[in-house]
This record gives sequence, structure tokens and C-alpha cells, in this order.
Amino acid sequence: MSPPAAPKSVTLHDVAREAKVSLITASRAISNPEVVSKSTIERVMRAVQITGYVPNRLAGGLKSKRSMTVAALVPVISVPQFLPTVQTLTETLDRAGYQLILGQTGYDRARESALLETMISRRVDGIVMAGLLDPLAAVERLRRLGTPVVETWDLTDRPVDMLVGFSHVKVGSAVAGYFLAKGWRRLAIATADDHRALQRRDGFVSAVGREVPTVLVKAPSTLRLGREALGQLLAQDPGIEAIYCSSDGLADGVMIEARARGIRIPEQLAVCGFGDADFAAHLEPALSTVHIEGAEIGRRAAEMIIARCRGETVAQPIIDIGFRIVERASTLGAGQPARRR
Amino acid sequence: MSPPAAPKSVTLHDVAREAKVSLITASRAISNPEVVSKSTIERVMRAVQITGYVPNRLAGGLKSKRSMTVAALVPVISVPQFLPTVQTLTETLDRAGYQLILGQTGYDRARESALLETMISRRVDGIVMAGLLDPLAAVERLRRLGTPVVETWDLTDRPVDMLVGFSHVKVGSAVAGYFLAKGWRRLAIATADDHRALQRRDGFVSAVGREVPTVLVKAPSTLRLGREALGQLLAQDPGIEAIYCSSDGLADGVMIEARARGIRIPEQLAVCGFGDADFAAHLEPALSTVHIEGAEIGRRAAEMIIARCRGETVAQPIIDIGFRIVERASTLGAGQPARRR
DNA sequence: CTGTTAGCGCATTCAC
DNA sequence: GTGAATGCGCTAACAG
Repeated sequence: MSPPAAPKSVTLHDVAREAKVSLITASRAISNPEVVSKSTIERVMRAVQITGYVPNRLAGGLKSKRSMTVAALVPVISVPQFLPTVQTLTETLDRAGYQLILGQTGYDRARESALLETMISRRVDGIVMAGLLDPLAAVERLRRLGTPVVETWDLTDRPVDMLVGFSHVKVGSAVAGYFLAKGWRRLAIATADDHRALQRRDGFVSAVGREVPTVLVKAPSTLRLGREALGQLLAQDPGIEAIYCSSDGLADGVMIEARARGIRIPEQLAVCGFGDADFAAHLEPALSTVHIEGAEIGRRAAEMIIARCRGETVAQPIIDIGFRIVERASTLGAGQPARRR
Repeated sequence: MSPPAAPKSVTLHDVAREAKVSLITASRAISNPEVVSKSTIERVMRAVQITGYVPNRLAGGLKSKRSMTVAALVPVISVPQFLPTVQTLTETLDRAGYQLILGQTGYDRARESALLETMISRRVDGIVMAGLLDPLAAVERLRRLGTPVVETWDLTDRPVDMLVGFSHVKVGSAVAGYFLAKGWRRLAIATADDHRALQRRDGFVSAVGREVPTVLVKAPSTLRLGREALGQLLAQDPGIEAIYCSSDGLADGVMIEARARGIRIPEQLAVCGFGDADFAAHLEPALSTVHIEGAEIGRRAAEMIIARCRGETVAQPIIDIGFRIVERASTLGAGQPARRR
């Protein structure tokens, strides 16, 4: 008996029957048309239209061992720095037929590990990490499965697999060097407490050669935390000449608080951020900062994964994408001007 | 022959053999332990440890018809307004065992349609849209598959399925009403050109009762566009008393440009944003804006999807989450003060 | 509580 | 160019 026909999901079977071809021919007409005659393709395509068929990628993936999905693990999606990376990552993958599965680790190693396990269970064809992978995580399993992994936004000699990032220590030293070259000696730091921000601080401090007044805020950093941080830094040293902030949002807060206190930037206080957010160039004064090609990181990471999924060898598995200090008005104070106090 | 054992993927088979139980018992011990004796569970769990087994959710999904994935479609991920929604959406879903697949429509109907098709082919268990679904899209197919859909950040009487949002027209009217109640008559608008922002403008204009000077910027709106917009608005009417901006970023730009031009806020010009971004309260002056519970939208949307996947009926399929105007310093100018010029 | 029997929807062998 | 068989890894039905 076959009553009105239950609203069952239409499968390749139905298409094949409608087109009067075998299952496999229908399959090929859809996913590998070069091997099928033109007239057959047309018949199959019409059958697809009529039946309203939508392929089931889960079933295909089971057999072909390729899920056509890639995992992206970020601390939290609202960290503005990673947004351009996630955006181009999604776009580039999409163009190659891959979809991105998002995971938020919440700066928590245990969650990172659990998420990794989840992603493995989904048989993602690749994993892109914002930051480095916890060495204690399911790295061994990933190796055995041969899942391509790209660590990003950081640098190490021994990545789990591939990497596209830059040295945070060098960023810190570079900013410190830049400040020192300007003749500023009374320096300070406002930084988030995440791993990468702390590396930048370490680089900064070691370039300066001594500890400097520091305020640590909980990641992710915000404008509000920047405003608070300036107060705390001035309490530590009222004569600060230049502040390095671990994000542009933080720096924005510092500048707003400075203005509220009647401190002129850059004449009395220089400020440098990190990330070159879209707003940085348009603040008043324009914010000096460290520019990272976040979109490029996402693009490269996607390309690496795609190449490896194709079985190609990735010629350069470690890419140092570098950075550059963008000098704007907030640090334009000349060599040794009359500073505040 | 069995040489060193090829690095093949370990399956439930291997676990069952190691634990000396049947396949299905191993399966149950892992995914439905309440039905299995304690000692068996232990044996299976040890076997899992030994073999390093990770379940293949693709295979499970094929049989159970539940992929445990949910699609989130946003215009572009970097639109700050949607970030809290995406964040809680991901978190809430994750807690229930679902992962989120991200798609970016790029404000493009064709891409939206294609993405929808892709998500259907992945047999996602639910779809969350930022905004309303294009009625021309694969809505019929979604209905037939019974895939739960939640449209968000907007309001309509006839959603495709479920909805959690608010009326943008009402937001616009409310802001206009607020301005008018303050006694301001020379109003202006700086707005992005996306559907929702334009609805807010329509609400604003119809509450005012006549056209007002307007600058349209390409979505997504940014601080830079806000700076430019103020110049253009002042060219249209140098005597503007209050400006409504379609995002807080835009409003930030307007305020910065105003200060650069020596225009005092709110004494000479009132500014109101939209979205209540994390920085809005901490600008100088603090930015008045329209607060939306973005995180709550994500939570509700996730709960709706999860409930429907459990076969529960969602009591309230249309939720108007409302909004509220947050009055801060940027609109604190009193009734009819001496305005600019 | 546990096991046996059947597939889920498709793509990879092989043949023709 | 096309087709038939086989099984990817797992779980929903039933039995026992």
C-alpha cells in the first residue's frame, strides 16, 4: 500500500528513478558531471528539479571520509581582533565548498580540549586555532587521523602542524624600541591577561630592560577597562610619558580617560594600541597601533587546509606574517619635548 | 597478515571487540548509559581509553537523522551588533551538544539562498537567521524537511517559522519621539543602507511627520563613515540639533567629528546611537543609544531550536524582545536651551 | 539488560 | 559512458 506518500526525505534513489538511470549515474551527474553524457546530465537535472532533491552531505561524507567542514576555535567570537580572520576564513573555505564550524574555548584549556574532541567526532577536515594548541590536548589523535591543523596569531618553532602568525614578543620589543627611540623613558603598560598579550608585555619589558608600571585586565579587554587602567597607572607613576595597550579598544579607553582628566595626547602622554581596528585611524587623535594582516591570516589558513585536503604538500608550513607599527597622531610627540609635570 | 597495523581509524567495532561485548552494547554504553549495567559500562569505557576511540557523529547522524548541528546565517560576522547573539547562541547550543555552522550572506539574497541550500544539504537540525528570511528562498524545502527556523533581530506577523526580535519601525519612532519631547525640531539621520536600519529610519521619519536631512552609508557602518556623515549632514542643514545614528560606531564617529569641529555635545548637538555596544557607556560624553538584549536573543533562539528538536511544541513562537532607549550624556541637553548658531 | 538484524544515503571499487 | 554490488560507522527496531 502506498497512501498519499509520507513526506519522506527525497533521496538520490528518487532522482534516479525519475530520470530512469541507475543510482550511481545520478550521483555522478551531480557531483562529477564530466564523466557523464550531456543528455543524461540534463535528464538527471530535470529529475532533481521535479523531486526537489537536496543531496545529503552527511551520507556522502561517511563514505568518502571527507565532511567538507573545518573547525575554527576562538577564545570568544566577540574578540574584535579575530573577526577579520574568521571572516576571510569563512569566505575562502566557502568558495572551496567547505563550511566552518565555530567553537568558543572561553580562554579555558578544558573547554578547548573538549571542543577538539567534539570536532574530531564530527570528522572535520581541518582545524584552525586562534592561538596555539594546548600541547596536552588531543594532539596525538589529530596526528593519527591526519587532520590538518593550522595554528594562527602566534609563532612557535614546533607547531602541531602548520602555522600562520607572528611573534608577539617581537611586537612588544618593537613598540618598546619605538618608544625609547622617541626619547620616552617613563613607560607603562595596560594589557589583557591572555597568553598572547602577556607575551607582548614580556617582549616590551625585556626591551626596556626593567619592569614598568603595569595594569593587568581580564581578557577580553574593553574601552571601559582602558579608562580604569589609566587611573591605576597614573597612581603608580604620575609622570608616565607613553603607554602601550594590548588592544585598540583598551587604548581608546585610555585616550578618553586622559582627555577627561585634561591630559593632552600626544603632547603630555603618548598612546599606542594593538590590532589596528577599523576605528583606530579615525579617533581623535588618530591612534598609533600595531597592524596585523588579520584577513590575510584567515585566507592563508584556509588555503593551507584546502591544499592539504587535496593531498598537496604545503611548501611553507610555517608562515610568519609579521606586523608593522603604524605611527599616527597619538604618538607624534617629538624627541624630547617638554612633557607633563 | 597483519603487519604493524595500519593507522586506520578506530571504530566502535574495535571498542566492542576489546570490551568483549556486542556492537550495540558498546554504542549504548557510550551514548545511553542508563540502559546498561555498571560493570559493562566500565569495561566499555576502558576499551575506549585503550583504543583511543572517538565516535563518528556523521555516521550516527545518518542513521538517527539528527546531525546535531545548527546553522547561523549572518550578513557578515564582523557586524558588532550580532556578536553577543552569536556568542550566546553558540554557548547555549554547545551545552546541549549542538555545534554551530557559520554562514555569511554578505547582504546578498543570492548568497543567502545558496547558503540555505548548503545548510539543508548538511541536514542541520535548525537554522537561525540574523534578520528575516528571503521569502523567495528555499522556504518550501525547509517546511517539508521540518527544519526549525528562527528569524531574529526583526519582527513580522508571518515568520517562516519562529521568531525572536523587535520592531525596528518602533525603534525609529521611539527615538524620534524622544527627540521631539526634548524640544528638538531640527533633526537628522545617519544610517546604514541595510533593511533593518532603513526600517528604523522609516519609523523615525513617519514619527517626525516629514523628511529630515539624511545620510545613507553602505552597511556595515563604521566610525569613519560617521565622521564623514556629520560633515554631509551639516552641509544639508547647519542648524541640526539632534542626530539619530543607525549604530553606535556611526554615532561615535559623529561625536568625534563634532569635537574636531568644535561642536559641543550635547549642548550644541545631541547624538543617539543604536545597539548599546560595550563602549557606548564609556565614551566622553557617554552615548545615548537604543539597548537591545542581543545575548538574550541568541539564548532564546537556541532554546527554541533545541525544544523543537526534542519534539516539544514551542508555546510562544513569536517573541518580541523589545528595546529601550538608554539616556546618557550625549542627549542630556534640556528642553529648549540655547542651541548652536 | 543484552544481542541480532537491518538499514540510514551515498560513493567507491569493480565490471560491462 | 554506464551499471551492480558492497560497505562507510553507527543506531533504531525488535527479539531474547
